[in-house]
Amino acid sequence: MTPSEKIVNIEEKLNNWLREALVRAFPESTADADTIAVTPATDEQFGDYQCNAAMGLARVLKTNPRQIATQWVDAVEPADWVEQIDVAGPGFINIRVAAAALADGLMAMDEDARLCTPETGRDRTVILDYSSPNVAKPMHIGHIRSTVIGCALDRLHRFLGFRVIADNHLGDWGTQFGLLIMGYRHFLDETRLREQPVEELERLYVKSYERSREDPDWLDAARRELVKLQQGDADNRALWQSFVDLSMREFNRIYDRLGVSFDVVRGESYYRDQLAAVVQLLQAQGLAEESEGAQVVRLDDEGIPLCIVQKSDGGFNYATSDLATIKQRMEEFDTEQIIYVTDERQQLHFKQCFAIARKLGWTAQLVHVWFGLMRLPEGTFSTREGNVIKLERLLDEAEERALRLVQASSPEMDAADQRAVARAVGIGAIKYADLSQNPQSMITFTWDKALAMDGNSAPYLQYACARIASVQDKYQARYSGQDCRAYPIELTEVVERRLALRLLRFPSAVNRATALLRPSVLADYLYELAQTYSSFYQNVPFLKAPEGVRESRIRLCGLVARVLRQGLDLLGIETPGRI
RNA sequence: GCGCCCGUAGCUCAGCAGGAUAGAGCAUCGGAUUUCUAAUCCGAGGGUCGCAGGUUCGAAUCCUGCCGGGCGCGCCA
Repeated sequence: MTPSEKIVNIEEKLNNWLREALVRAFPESTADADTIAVTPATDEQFGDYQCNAAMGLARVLKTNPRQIATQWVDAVEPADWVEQIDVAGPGFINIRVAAAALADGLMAMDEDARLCTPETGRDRTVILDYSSPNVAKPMHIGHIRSTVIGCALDRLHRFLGFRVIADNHLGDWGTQFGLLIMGYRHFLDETRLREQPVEELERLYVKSYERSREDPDWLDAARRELVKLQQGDADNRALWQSFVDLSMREFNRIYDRLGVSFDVVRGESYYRDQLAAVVQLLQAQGLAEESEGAQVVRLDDEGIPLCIVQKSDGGFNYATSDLATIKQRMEEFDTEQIIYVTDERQQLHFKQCFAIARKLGWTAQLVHVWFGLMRLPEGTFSTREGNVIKLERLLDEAEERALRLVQASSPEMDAADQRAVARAVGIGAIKYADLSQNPQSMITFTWDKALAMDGNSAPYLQYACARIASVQDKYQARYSGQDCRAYPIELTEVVERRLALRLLRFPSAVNRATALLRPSVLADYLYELAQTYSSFYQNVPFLKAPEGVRESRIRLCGLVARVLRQGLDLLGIETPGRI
């Protein structure tokens, strides 16, 4: 057991305390303990925490909620760590915790490497399938959401102790390669290939595709090339491999800049020899049947359309590939959960896959985390209209904007440091813009929003950290040799109390973000913490405060910095030491 | 036609395992820097939470219908 698990946080302590009192006051109540829980007060004038369970109980016990709350409160064990408890309105129970108890909680956090966050995922395996770009297509701004959200979910799970296998399931196999090979053989511009390989591959594909629409012979030729590739023809395989290699080189350059890495990079091609077996399995189980020459699985009982698992020409498709992937992952990694992060257009596809997996008796919990499409103010972007914004250009622009800011505000910093800060700030801004938003809404891309560097943004959080680092330096310089941890944390100002309550909520923010698979929950939390801190910073003196108060406040600053850094790290955002 | 999602301040969005007077950012207006980094802080204005019903002591949140928008729906992935 790690130290962090011995610590019962204040909310838990309050929950247990209230549950005991409820049993005493209403032995006949059979309310399950989980429904009796405190939440942070909606308004600090009411207290620190509130419990709304009395109103719910009133329905069950058929009594006046206000009376239940009163009897309940009367039954609590007197506790020195609770400063005040009272009933308000229709039956809200408001609780104010003693400042000393909050301070104790903070000091426990301060001594714990994990900031009192329990490892709830220990001994559990989860596979995260995210990013998954298509070979021979440049990554554009639409690809950033899967990558950034997936990366944050990855980090959150790891922090909670899960064994995470991040798998980049590349789109590296499929009918498009026949056309691409034809395009490559007939239209290749070697100079372009050298300079912008993936862009050139995309151009070749588009050109070949256009040709195929007016020229049936071309289409036939492309099909033949595809069959040759699938049968292992040496030339075509070598060509295909070079497409994959060129694409990976470019993807990796972007992943490096984003600080994203994978445990496994297995494209669809990895499973190509397992597809026939999947169809055979489905047939053997009586799940697949012939329809119009294709093999299909009917899903009427699930209320969703049937799913084709083998085309009438004998080829396999996406669903079959994903089923093979699930099987392989369950067998190889003994995973209890697989999480897919893709855009909303794949909802039906995954519903079908998951339903078939269930019918096969596969036990892994399959979850699709989907997000809304990204679009431009003038509408959806498309290669045809040429309004696609390449991901690399977005990253460049972000770093340039951030560099201008850094140069303006820290002219004394040397150029290399300025660039390093600009990288962290620019990339952080882009990631945060995505992570702080409910994934399910459609995003309208605008440069100003994606690259916002003030207000609710990563740079705001990074800036708060940088100020704290500066305060800590000045403290060290003025009081060298003094350890502020020798002094207790004491909360006197209103804003300090507010700060304390926020800090103590870190573990639950992390847990909730992970359980709901929504990094935005953590982003919101961090922003609120930073706001409270900024207000504290602006309105309360630290270095000029008298001894004791000074140290307490420096400790608070240090704890805020640790929480912000840890939280941002879980979102995949760096925090430079200085800005 | 069927299915999934979205509709909250001028703009972009939080809030939606029901709770007290609906919150941020941007923009606008007004203040704060001899003092810990002004990428900041303090304050003001700004709302029929798409519309109409229903459930409930209580609905932005749950249910039904409608309107508007996005996406998907047998051989692409």
